[in-house]
Amino acid sequence: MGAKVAVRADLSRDAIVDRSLAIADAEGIGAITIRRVAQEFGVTPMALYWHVKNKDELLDAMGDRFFEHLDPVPTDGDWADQLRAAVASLVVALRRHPGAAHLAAARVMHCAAGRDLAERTLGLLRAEGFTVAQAADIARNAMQTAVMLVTNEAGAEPHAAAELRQGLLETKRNALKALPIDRYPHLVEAADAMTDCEDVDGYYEFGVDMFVAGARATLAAAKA
Amino acid sequence: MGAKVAVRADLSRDAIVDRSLAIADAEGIGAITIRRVAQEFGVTPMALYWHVKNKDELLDAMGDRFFEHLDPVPTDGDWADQLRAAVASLVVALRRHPGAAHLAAARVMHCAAGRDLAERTLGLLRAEGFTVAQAADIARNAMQTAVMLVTNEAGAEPHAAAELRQGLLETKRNALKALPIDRYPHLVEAADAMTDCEDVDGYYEFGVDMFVAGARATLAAAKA
DNA sequence: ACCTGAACACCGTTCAAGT
DNA sequence: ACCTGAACACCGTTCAAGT
Repeated sequence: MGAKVAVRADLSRDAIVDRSLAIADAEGIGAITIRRVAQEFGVTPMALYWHVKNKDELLDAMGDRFFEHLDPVPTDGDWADQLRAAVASLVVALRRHPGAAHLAAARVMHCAAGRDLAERTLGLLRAEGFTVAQAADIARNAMQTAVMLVTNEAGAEPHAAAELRQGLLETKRNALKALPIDRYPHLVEAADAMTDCEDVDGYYEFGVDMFVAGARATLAAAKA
Repeated sequence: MGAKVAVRADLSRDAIVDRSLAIADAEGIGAITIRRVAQEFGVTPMALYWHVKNKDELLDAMGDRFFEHLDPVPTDGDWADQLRAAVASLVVALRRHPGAAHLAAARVMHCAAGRDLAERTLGLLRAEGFTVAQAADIARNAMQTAVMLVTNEAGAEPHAAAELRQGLLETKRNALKALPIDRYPHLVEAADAMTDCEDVDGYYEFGVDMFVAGARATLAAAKA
């Protein structure tokens, strides 16, 4: 049914990036291939080279997309609230394309929205008394933590196709459950929780909160 | 000089994995190729298939290596100290092969040392009152945080060759320094800190401490 | 038991050529 | 301006064959 060789849609840089993001979400980043993307447009592989310089540039462009739809981060609340809001907005953006989320980290500083967010976050932290090195570490870790939370949402292999992921997780869960319970009581107990989070929003809230709590506690310790 | 086609060393599974780890560290994981590794042994690509099932299995075997040299984690101190020790020992192990560190995450549960560490960590957290879901989240994040700290040590592109990395970082730093200072004062200020941490041990200590502080503060908040 | 030769179906990319 | 055909140097992998 669904035409494998798609109806020849209009080819453009944006369309190519969109399609690539969709492929990455459905089948993992490993499925992104110049030839494969071209095929989806019913076009010859070399046609893509008119719109993107090469595959690396395509991957970069995919990473850039996340920062074009970055929600404005509210500026109210104390510094910790704002740090939380910053990470949370990154998480929201990255969750749009979990299969390509890791591409974002390399592109933050190349995107105006990314730079603005980084600048504000650094300002927040510096004003609170963190050293330059600490502020830089926290800002970079904030980005990486957001990526990590999204790509790792259910312990799924991030490069696998969406259809296979369910099966892989089940295998993983069963392996944990089959562990000798006298030696691994807690792993057996946590088998479900490690391979499937039934409260997705809670998972993200917990992850973001823990990151912010870490920053806050670190600051408090430094001041003491 | 240094023979590109190496003196034909004894081919074995262990030797193949060792070589591959060395290549990954020097040139990034992208340089790992069945044909390339074979070439280093002065052997035909198909020779490798006698020792490893395929490339995926080779990558898995590389990930397994980290858990074969995992320092025993001390059991003294309170739960937070032990959590810190667990993450720190992961960091030490991963730093041995930064170019392949990200392969470890998928292999924890397949290695006895990894399972033991996870089991103990879960036990630690459960005894303290964390829910199963929270303990599972923290344990998984602990692993991912260790990987993140190592692969992200200096903001370097993790897939680039070691020789190019220096240059890439300099380019990045210069780009930050060249930013309009009225709009991005903190990014300009932090340009050096974002692209080069001169105190490496401090970087890791800070990262691990912040993670543990986050867990501790989260627990305190839950109990309040 | 361990390795090779030849072959296959894939990649990314270039370049001249078409419209 | 935008796309194609043909070609090149790479991949991973299989399989029959060698020693």
